[in-house]
Amino acid sequence: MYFCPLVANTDYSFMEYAHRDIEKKWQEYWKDKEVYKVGNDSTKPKFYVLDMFPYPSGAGLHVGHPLGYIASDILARYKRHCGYNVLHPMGYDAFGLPAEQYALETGQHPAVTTEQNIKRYREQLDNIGFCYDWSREVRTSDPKYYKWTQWIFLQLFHSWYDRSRQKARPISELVAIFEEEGNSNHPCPEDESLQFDARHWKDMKPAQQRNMLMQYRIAYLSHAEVWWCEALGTVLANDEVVNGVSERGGHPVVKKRMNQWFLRITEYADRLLNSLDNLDWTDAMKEMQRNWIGKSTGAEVGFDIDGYAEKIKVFTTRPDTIFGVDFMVLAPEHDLVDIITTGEHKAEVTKYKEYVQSRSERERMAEVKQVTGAFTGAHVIHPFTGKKVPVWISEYVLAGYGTGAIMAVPSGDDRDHAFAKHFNIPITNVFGNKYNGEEAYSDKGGTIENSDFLSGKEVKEAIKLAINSIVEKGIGHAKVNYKLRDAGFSRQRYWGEPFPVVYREGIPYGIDEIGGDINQLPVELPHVDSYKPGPEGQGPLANIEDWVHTGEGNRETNTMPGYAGSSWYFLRYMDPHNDETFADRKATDYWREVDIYIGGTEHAVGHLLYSRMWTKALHDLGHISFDEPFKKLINQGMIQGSSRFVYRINGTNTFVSAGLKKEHKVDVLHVDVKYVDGLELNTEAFKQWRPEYANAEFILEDGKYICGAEIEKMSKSKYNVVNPDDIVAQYGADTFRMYEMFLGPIDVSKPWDTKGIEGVHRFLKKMWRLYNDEQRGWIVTEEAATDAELKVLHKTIKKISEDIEKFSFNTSVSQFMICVNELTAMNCHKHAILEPLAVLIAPFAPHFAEELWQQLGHEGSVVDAAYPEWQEQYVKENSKNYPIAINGKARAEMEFPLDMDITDVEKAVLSNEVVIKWMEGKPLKKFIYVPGRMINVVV
RNA sequence: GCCCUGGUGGUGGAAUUGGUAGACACGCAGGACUUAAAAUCCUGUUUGCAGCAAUGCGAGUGCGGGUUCAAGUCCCGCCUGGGGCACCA
Repeated sequence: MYFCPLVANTDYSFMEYAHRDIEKKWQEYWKDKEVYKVGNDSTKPKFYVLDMFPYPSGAGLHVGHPLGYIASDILARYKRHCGYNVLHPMGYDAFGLPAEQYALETGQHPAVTTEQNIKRYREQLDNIGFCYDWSREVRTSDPKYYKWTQWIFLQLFHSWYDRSRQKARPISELVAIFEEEGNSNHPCPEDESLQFDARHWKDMKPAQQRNMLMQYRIAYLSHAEVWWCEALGTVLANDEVVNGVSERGGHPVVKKRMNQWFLRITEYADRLLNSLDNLDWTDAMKEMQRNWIGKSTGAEVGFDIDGYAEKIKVFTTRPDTIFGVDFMVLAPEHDLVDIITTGEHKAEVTKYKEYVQSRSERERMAEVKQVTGAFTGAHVIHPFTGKKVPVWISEYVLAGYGTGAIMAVPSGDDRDHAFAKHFNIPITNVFGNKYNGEEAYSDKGGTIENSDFLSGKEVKEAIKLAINSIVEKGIGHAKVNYKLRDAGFSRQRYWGEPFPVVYREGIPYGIDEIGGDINQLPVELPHVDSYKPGPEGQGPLANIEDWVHTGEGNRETNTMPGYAGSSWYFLRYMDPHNDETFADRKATDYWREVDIYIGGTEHAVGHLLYSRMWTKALHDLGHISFDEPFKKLINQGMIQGSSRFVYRINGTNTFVSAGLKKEHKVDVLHVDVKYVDGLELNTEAFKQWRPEYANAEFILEDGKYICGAEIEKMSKSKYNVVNPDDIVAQYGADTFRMYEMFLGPIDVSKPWDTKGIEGVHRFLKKMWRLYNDEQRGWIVTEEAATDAELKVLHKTIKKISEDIEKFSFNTSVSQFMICVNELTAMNCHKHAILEPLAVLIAPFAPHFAEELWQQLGHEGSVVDAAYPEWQEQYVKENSKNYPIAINGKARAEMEFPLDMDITDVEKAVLSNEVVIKWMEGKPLKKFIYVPGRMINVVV
């Protein structure tokens, strides 16, 4: 008789799958032996697998975070088995607003809370058994790291973009050009009409020269309007302002013009656009970047204002419709508005401008059907017809795009049409009968009508003719326009990288220009006692008098934005401890760009675009040898939470089960999912959750309290957060890893449901039992494998390898299950089959595989075991059980050798009695035979 | 309003990319083992009709059309969930 052993003897773990012991053992082993340490000197080919590093928030990791990390970990391990030297690092995007807000509330230094959060993150990550080389960890808030963020900023500050060569060059070379020939070959990006020759340049005062250079620098100082919220003490983003108040707290906000640093990313627009073609990213992702860059070709045309010397410049993609211009629209913020508005319209225009001031761009966008505007009283002269065209202002024209003014063609543009109808402006039809008077004709097809020399011409041809004519008249030129705007690079905050910049008499200098030494970097973030903003909307650093005032000038008190550190972190991992340079050239030449980058789509246009630009700039300036950061990009979907609700009867402490809630007036309350099993509430645990529930009473149905359920975003406030630690503690890291992969395709969003995890856990136990018997212990034999067993193995190797390459991890897990089910059915415990299988599963369940690998008699870790290769001879099928369809409907099955001749197949099929029955004596029309697939008989 | 995505059993999903729809799991139901439980194993599980049953016939991948010998997959038009947006002229 078998008795359950009372003590776990040393052999215990060899009998039963003891995930806790196994995982602890191997995590310690990996750490002690530095199994995941990666060198930069290797004769192996390199492979760089990168996760988007996390912002260490106070909430810790939830089960959604590791989804991408597990996928990349599988890939990294797989590539290592395949003989690559794999770089797979992790770090923290540690500067950011939440830490600062927390500091404002609690007075705790962001460095302290960030450190705590990182510690927590690290514990959680370690739990899951990732193969990160932690010796390469980076933190963007570490002075040793941001020293180089500041250094790169200085490189951008000390360079300009040469449009003729399409690359960044040192500003000193621009100075040499100016001294030689002025700027005739290098128009000023800020103002293309600005011209000077060499003598003019030499005549300028040093301050004037520096001002001029500022208009060329890639990192430059300019002005911008920002939403300033006094109460929150920060500048707010557009979408943080709703109805003219701050979204958080509802405090008043004002627009404030401030000195801001910018990155001249617009100069890179074309290159950022064109090199997308060579990237292995999803089409959706590329499309998002294309739309963001928003290249459009057309013309810039100046319209003379009746009675003024100024012109209204517009950009249009449809210069061919110029005869259909019925009015002009300026953005309400346009500089000319105040100049040209006539006396009688002043009041209305001012009132309208005030209305627009209070509206965020979000609102201006969301309410499309609402047409608003005001007439300025001014007119422009149509350059071809000489007619007077009224000038309006409206919020649907944005100051930031194009010239901030449009020529409105109501017969050809929906919004112009709505505007004309609303304000009763007569509409000129330039599309003949294609325009029906009710809806604008905005297609780019057909001919232009009623348009003098353009009448009867196709759109394409008409555009060309129109531009020619516009150029001839000297009123404009062909122009390429981009939606992309230069990137604001200043934040009025504390918890970010200080700028390595000091001002002398209002002129900014890189600190390397005045001290002359790069060793002055980093400019360290000083400790502050208060996180309150400085005077006049400046950042908190402005409050530290003795930090701001140096012997060499006054420091810049803004800090850099969140994306500064993340724009280049992938380079630092290559050589993270270098104090001489951001990364040794030998290291960057070896590792080059990231081979696989995994992360969410939320960074589609921010981080990913800035990284691309920084990489291109560093490449232009000769610091690295490649100009794209991320060769292949995989987007992981969001894991949503499944919230649970309880129903409290109004004014009582009695909770009614979901099925009975209609009989009462109830409050719907989120309940923490950890007190709910499926839909059934653990009422005792619930009572202990919070003091106010201690005396809760319940109205049950069938003896149970049933909760309501809903799928929502996983968040602390919804009590639907599932902590990976809990899952790992119960089922083990290997089960957790495989279950996350089994949930579905990596790129699809899906709700978390812990229920299904049992299946994966059972699978691992079942696989374990191929090697170990509960009572007999190790049961692997040295018997030779049969063909059937080899077929199962090689089929699995083939499927898993292919699936990993295409990131189809959910089907990989399925295949493992199929394989183990089949081997179990065959009662196969053979070394020849089970050893390769252990290697195969190592990327997915690394602790599990290590233990098996050791049991199989190997010294050391499984991570460097060669990945098994599948062989055609074992996988090959030589016959196929064909479905036979009659008129496309499957009616019978017949088995044929794969190489059977079609005429023989046809003969055999047509003599099958089921086939004969279904042909109902009708003549054969067509016989379709797809070898290896199916057969269709058409009658 | 525009852009991008998705819609397959009770649930998560699979489908060799145009070739037997529902793999693999979860859940559920029934059974075996056990004094009992846990663990494990076996059977069934899209749906309607017929049958004790093996099975047979019909329907079926959001809805309506179309292309094709053949459609979850391609085309057209709708409905709908999710995500994004800077009214981009």
